[in-house]
Amino acid sequence: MTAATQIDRGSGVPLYLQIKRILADEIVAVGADAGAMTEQLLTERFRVSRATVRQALQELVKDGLVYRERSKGTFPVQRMDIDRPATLQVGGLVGYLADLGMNPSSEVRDVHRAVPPREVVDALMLDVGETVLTFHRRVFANGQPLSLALVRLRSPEEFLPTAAELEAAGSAIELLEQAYGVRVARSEHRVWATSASSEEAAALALEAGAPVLVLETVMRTREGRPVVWRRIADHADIIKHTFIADL
Amino acid sequence: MTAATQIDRGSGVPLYLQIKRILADEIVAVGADAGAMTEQLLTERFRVSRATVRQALQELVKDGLVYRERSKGTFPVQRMDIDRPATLQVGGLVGYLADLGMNPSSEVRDVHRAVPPREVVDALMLDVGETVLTFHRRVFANGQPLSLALVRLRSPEEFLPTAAELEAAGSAIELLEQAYGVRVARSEHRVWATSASSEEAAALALEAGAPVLVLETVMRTREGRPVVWRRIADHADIIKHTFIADL
DNA sequence: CAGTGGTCTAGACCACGTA
DNA sequence: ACGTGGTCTAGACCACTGT
Repeated sequence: MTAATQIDRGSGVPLYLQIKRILADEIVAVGADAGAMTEQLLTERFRVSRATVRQALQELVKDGLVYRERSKGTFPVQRMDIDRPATLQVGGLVGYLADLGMNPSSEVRDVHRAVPPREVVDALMLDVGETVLTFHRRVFANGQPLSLALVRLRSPEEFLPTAAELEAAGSAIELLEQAYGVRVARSEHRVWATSASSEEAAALALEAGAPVLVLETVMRTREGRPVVWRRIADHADIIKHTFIADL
Repeated sequence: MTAATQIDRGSGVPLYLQIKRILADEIVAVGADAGAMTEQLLTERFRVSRATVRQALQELVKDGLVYRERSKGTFPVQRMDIDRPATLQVGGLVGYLADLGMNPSSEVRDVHRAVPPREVVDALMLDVGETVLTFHRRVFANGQPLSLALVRLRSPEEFLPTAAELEAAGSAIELLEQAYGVRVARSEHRVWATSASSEEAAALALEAGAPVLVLETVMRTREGRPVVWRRIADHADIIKHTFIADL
């Protein structure tokens, strides 16, 4: 299968997306065709208006594939990593470990609905007495426990999946999205190191006081409504989280 | 001083930025004026073309202040945190601690140029034998050491500031930007917990084996060229890093 | 049906960097 | 002087949502 090099005006796909796709393919395949990306050339090549070309280029800038310089031109970004690593995928740990051939498994426990502690009530802006879906999840690789998560999920009172359903879904957010159409658009993470509590130590097969990484996350819909509070304790040295920040 | 409510066509400031500013102020001040943000109304209010209004709204979406829904409208994002916290500012730790009244100070040592280890050579895509500016920085709050950073900065061979200059600048990247116009546009972070090495323990006044947070960062220009490799070891429990991810 | 945002066109003037 | 991207205008048609 070969990549398209022309746009199809009857396909229903927006022209700027087709152009973006074509240019993105050319950038990753051919590499730096510096100077071949001017708005002038692209309007002639694709026979579209300049605004459409600009919209396509703007998308490429947003995706970090090109940068633009006034009076100079549009140039591909030089990168060593062609396909980006695990950019903190939500609930993607199991799949990530599977890619590494580490034979991962997941264990969900203590699924119930409850009124959470004050800290979580504030973070999720819950009403008084409102319950959230609560459960623990442990992730194992090659039989060794790596990660212990405590999840608090704002959801309708009747939302109470079984542990088996949660394990199968790989991510409680996926279940919630399928059931109610709730989509996470933004997440805020706080991360620090600490000593394992006795509970965490037991769950991760560590000695009490051993180093663990704690990652506390609040996920929000695009409306800004917080829907998930999550606290993860990770085995030191083994689990590493990756973030990418555009400034 | 009151916020502007009209645009000034002679100010030289792009109209869409003026509109963005006005709308952003109104959103944070008044809050949810849902339904007052349609493109139709805004074109009439500011007497600009629809494309200009769209550009302003697009900026607000990018900044996470509003979201747009086809056939429905443009709505402000609900948020509890009006002004965002320290979103992992580069080198912003000292200023952040100062805001908290923690009497921070910074100590820079071992400033020299050297060929770094293989790992850093790869990350910064250095030429064979190319040297980088190398130094350690410790940050203290109320006299207590909180953070130990090892910085490797790709720079011209003649770039060799003094420790005093680096301390005054608060950030080596600022110095590099002032000297050579190099700007960081993107950074990749990997974070994990580990046990303090003897060197780290000594620098942070911890016992060997105590938990520390390690944050390894590569910063790049918008061209994609990596310019800084940095490894930070942070005192557990005290230092917390915040990341925000838009999906 | 009217109103919304999404897409697209064909122009225009400008500031800025390079030659 | 010329080409670049940045900004702006005044139209157009569309898909979709709600009434």
